Amino acid sequence: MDFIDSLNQQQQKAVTAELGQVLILAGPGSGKTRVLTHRITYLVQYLGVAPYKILAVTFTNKAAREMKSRVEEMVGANLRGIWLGTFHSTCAKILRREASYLPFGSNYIILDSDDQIAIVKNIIKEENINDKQYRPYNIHSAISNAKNNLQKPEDVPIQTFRDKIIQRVYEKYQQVLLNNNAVDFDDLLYWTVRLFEDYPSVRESYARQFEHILVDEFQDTNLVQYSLLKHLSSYHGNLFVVGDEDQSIYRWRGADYRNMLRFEEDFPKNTKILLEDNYRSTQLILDAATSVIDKNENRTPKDLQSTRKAKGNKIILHEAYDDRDESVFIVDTIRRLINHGRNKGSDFAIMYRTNAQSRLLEEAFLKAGLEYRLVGAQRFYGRKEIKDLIAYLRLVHNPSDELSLGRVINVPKRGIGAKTWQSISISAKAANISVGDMLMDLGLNSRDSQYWDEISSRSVAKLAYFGKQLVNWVESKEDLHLPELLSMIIDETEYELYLEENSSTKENSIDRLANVHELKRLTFEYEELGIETFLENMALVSDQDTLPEVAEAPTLLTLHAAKGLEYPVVFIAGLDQEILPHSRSLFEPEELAEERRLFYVGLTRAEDQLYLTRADRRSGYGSYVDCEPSEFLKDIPDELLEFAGRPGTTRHHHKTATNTKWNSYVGPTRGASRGFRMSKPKAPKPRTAQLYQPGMRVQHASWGEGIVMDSRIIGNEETVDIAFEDYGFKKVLASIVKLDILK
DNA sequence: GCGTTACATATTTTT
DNA sequence: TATGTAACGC
Repeated sequence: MDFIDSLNQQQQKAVTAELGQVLILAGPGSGKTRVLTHRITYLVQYLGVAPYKILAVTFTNKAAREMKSRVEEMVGANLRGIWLGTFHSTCAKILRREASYLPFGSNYIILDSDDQIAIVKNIIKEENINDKQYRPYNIHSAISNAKNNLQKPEDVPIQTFRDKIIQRVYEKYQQVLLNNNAVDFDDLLYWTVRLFEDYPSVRESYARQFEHILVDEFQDTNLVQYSLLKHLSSYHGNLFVVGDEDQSIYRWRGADYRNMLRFEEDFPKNTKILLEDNYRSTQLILDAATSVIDKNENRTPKDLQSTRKAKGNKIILHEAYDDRDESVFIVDTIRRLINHGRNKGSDFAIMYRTNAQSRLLEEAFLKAGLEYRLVGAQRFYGRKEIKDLIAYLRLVHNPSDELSLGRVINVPKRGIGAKTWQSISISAKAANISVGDMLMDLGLNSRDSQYWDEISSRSVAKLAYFGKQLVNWVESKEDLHLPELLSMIIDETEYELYLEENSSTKENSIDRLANVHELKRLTFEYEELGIETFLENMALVSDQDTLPEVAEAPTLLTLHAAKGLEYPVVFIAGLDQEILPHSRSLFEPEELAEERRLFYVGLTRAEDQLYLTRADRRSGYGSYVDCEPSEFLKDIPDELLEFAGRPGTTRHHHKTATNTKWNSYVGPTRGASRGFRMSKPKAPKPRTAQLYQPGMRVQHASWGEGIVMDSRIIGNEETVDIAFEDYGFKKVLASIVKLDILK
């Protein structure tokens, strides 16, 4: 078994552990992904297990893809048939197959969180519930909690009036979803468990199939996921889970790290293996991380040992006047290190608690003329234009999808307003058909339609026109590939024109057009897979999943998104009370503990160098708010820290009297003399003449017309990003590709 | 049905 | 700041 030679003893023990229940407690950087991939390889290659008998669950789709390709590399064969994905995608697959047992069809749609909240909001309105007192967001999360605890509406324990409201809304909410052949994220898991519990024979068939089940990030499973695993492993009982209670950061989503304890109780014969060797960070970083996490209770203390020889550089702490300065400091430092040739752009990551913090950082990067890549933030799939177009595709895929129809029936504006919508909804209900079907009947038969006169609205003709379009798309979908279908819809609705006319600024409109082009480009990847797979992936694939690994550029991301990643140099920004820990976590010890874990996750992402930054004041809603240092900073021993001061100023004295350690940083420090310059960011490098500007229309001999999305000089070459109308996105060098600029 | 306006309000993380 | 929404007038 030479493929495990490169592993340490504990890792080898994990990979070759006996069948049955195995729990791997894996500290950060201890190579748990390697253990998982090697374990699968071990199963396939040495135990001869057929791939389709293996189910491996990861936290993101990206992790699943990577794992698959790594194992395939090791095995030297294709792993056709292996079930490798997230809990959600695995369940989605099962539900599509077994839809005949369920109260929805196999072509169900998956709602995103905006849709979910919107539905709750509607119900609250319809039911005349006070939306100030019962905020849609909160009610929704209560419903989500209920589902994560496997409660039906009638199972919701009623203690307060609020519970009653929740129950009522939950019930209605579920009706709306089922009426629309829709499920939400929680439903994917919830219905799968229901399926297994209500139909033992179905459970049996899956349990028999999955001889081996492996789970990554086990500490972030919730109750539904846990019972899912129990059901799925109920026949063979081979359950191999990997996790670290200290890295559990999804409590708010129902995750419960105590599943790790539960696992040991439920499977007393389990094998437990601890991985403590850390291959990632310097010992100094690990010491700091340990002293932070040790403050949490109810955990197994761990002794993280670095395999690296050098103890490592101290953690550099910087306090800025305000959040703008903080960003400038970070970008300046990065630029300095790159200029020194010490690091390349992709060595850096900047992590923060909330997405909103990325804005000032982005500005600082732009000013400095440095590239960066941003994970998440304004989600691509959450953008209005993307959601509109996906709603069109959903509608064509299933004309009875009323939620999607409602979304697009008047986008772009076609004179069908709320009144008309109400009117056709009522008629459809009376006729016992879906609104989409009625619409199409109007489209097909015009005045001869039996429904024509029924609809008491002046806009029947408009409805009929749209119905006709819909009929046409539905008929065409058989003959067209997905990209063609999408283009057809965009053309016939004049969607791009609508975007141009309805965007606040020119830039904004270019941005949104670029999104549309990006969506078009994406559909090309689904020419073969088809519309169904496309729609499912649109709902379940996260932004991290699709983030191109391009560019030698620093990465900006939230601490949550950083889980599982590592970088040579890590900045954690916003180490202020009410930011990290977040203000909403301060009253609940469990939540505060989770904030601490979040910080711990961030700290342990760093390989060589850590920077922590904070600011005395931050811009809130329009005005500045004073900030105090994060309480977590106190827990890092002085000797591991070095203070990067503000040249030319006296340090601000914090009023936090209890924070004695903190005050010990006051005064001149070595950090300050190390040449940190707080200079104003220089203007972007003067550029050699740039031929192309964003927004220009260009023509290429074979690719046809396109619009310039971006253009920049790299080295001496002008690189141009162009979205071609029919060929999607292309990156070209201006000097090589011949382009004509159209007026 | 739609555009304009004033006014309130403030979601942390993401499958 | 920035975003949504209720109300109004055309």
